[in-house]
Amino acid sequence: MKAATIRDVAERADVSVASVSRVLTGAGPVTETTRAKVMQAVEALQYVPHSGARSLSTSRTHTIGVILPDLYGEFFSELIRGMDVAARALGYHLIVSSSHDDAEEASAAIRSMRGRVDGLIVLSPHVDAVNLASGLVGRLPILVMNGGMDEGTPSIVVDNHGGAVQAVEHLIATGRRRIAHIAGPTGNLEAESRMAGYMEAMAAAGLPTMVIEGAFSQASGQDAGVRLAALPEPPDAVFAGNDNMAVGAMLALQDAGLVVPDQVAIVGFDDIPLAALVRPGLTTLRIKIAETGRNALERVVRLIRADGDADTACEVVRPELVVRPSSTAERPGGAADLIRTDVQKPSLEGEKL
Amino acid sequence: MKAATIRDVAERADVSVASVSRVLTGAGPVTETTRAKVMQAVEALQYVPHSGARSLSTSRTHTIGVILPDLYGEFFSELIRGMDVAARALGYHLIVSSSHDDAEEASAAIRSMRGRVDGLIVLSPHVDAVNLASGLVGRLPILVMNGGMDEGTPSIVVDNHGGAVQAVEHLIATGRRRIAHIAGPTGNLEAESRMAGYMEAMAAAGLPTMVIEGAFSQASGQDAGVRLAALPEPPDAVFAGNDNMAVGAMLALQDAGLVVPDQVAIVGFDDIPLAALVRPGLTTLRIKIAETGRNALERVVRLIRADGDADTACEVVRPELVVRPSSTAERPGGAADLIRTDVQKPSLEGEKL
DNA sequence: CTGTTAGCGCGTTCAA
DNA sequence: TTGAACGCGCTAACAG
Repeated sequence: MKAATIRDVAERADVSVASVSRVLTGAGPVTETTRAKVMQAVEALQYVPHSGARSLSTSRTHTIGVILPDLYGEFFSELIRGMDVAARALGYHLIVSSSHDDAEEASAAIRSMRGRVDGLIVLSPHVDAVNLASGLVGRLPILVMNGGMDEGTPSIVVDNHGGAVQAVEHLIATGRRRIAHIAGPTGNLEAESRMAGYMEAMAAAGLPTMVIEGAFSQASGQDAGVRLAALPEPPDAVFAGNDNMAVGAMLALQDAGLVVPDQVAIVGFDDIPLAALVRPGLTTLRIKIAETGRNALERVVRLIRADGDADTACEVVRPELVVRPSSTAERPGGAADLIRTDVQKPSLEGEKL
Repeated sequence: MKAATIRDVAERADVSVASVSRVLTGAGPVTETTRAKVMQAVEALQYVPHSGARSLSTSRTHTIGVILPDLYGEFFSELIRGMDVAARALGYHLIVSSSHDDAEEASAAIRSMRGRVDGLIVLSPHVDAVNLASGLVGRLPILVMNGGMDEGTPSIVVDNHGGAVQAVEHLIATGRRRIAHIAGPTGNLEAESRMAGYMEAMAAAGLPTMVIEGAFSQASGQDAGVRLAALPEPPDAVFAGNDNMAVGAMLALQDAGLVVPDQVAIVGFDDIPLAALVRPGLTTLRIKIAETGRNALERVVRLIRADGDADTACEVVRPELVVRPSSTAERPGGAADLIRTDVQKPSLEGEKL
């Protein structure tokens, strides 16, 4: 009981396969009589075109591949949601491939996409993978979103540096001085840009830096929070490299008895849905995640359709500071506290836990 | 600059396409000399097999399609994550298709999968879609997870009824009496089973029921919470049809000044990661979501490989009660309160807001 | 061990 | 307007 092919339909309708194809694709001239015969046969056989075969002959799969580093957390699921919505609207399918630990694995994943997709959206932070990809895959439209400014490659990047500066300046403006940073994993370009922004803003304000390395995960944020709370003199503010870690850190700090935001303010990055749900609500830098995903997908599709027109633009997404209760209370105590926080212990300079 | 084909490789290596194929697929006997020549040509041309063409010839795509109703919320993203992990391990790709509002759209999505996937996992709650699918798609292995007990169709269902009973019994055991239920959307089988479990458990305890219909979304939970808090005599416990709604309701109740769990206990369903992160932590019925996803994927793959062996089993996942602070505090006041709650106002019987 | 050939299922010329 | 034939890129029989 195999599925019917176009040939079966043609036989049953007593026409050629070409006519069947013409009817189904809508292209080419067809008599109303043949159309009717074909449609009837299609109904009777419950025929559905084999998209794989169709792809081979048209060399269009109507599928976009998405290469992700991971699937944990709301950031990526929101992003995929945005892409999925856009894909549906444009008649495209989405094939996701995630959890590529190293560059080699990622590039293998990219290679395995050949003949399966019309275009690629790459978020894998392994820059090498991208280079490999653009070389290995022959002329496959690629949109990069891994934070690296690949000149000449269509890409979307977040202004991580600028966002981080905004975060720190906001904290300083509300009276915080001992501002710690929970960084994303080393080697991750986004994480590094955010940390750089933090370092510069702190330096510009003449404040000492305090950095703990995390892994962009909630658990790592929690770990960092525990360690920060255990310090002889805990920070009065924490800027985390993303919302996931911010939430983890917030829980740890609260569990340690610190009151947020009175004793310690917290700022995250991304504005995942969860940020508005935790208590207190998390101040963060909003990236319209789903919208960015939608935009990315639409752009690859445009890339595919242009088929040559060089879109080598590097679109920049500027995060917007969203202030929520996790950072709103002014530093209590006023002068006294300011004095104390102004006494910068040199030992904290560039402290790396 | 088109991508190299197997023919290009064959020419350059001065062998036949068959030999190239043999080297690349690992099947068939090949001389070390030929292998070397082929590999060298492959390197030189940066050749990557066209998986679409390969699929057509082997009639295996190594891709599983996943039909979802939606992509919102952590439940589905966790599920997909579990599937993705399993897919990677088994050498499969995942193609997701979501947001199918009606049965027709869903079945269209299923049809569009023909020739694109080797098997399907269907979570669309539109039962019709499944029937259509099994009819329309010729012999495509399908695993159903939409809550309907399709006899003869391989499926995985959650014991929603039993879970709901557990939830209610837990609340009663900890002294709650005025237990409201925020139900999922009408027509959703899972939602209806959970509500039925609630109704029965309440009836068995001789308690009045109070049901508000939600939509499985956080926002709908929040709405429900607002309305419950506004009642002249708010419930002392809320059992929500899923964690999303539970979290929404909890926020609304808290914002209304009610203390959780002292004044009102809350229990959800699913145990999404967020459940452990809200404060107080949410008591819920744990479904190991990612693991279930992994299981589902492994089962479709087994279905594909068996290729005939009838696996028509209906696997049942039994949710496990996870007690967290949102329901732990015993009903305060003891006897006095019990008396008050025992005065069941008949007007509440089956109250539908 | 290797090369030739025939499909996989479909879209698409090119004659008729 | 229609149909026969070819090709998409690859694997799998079958000969050699």
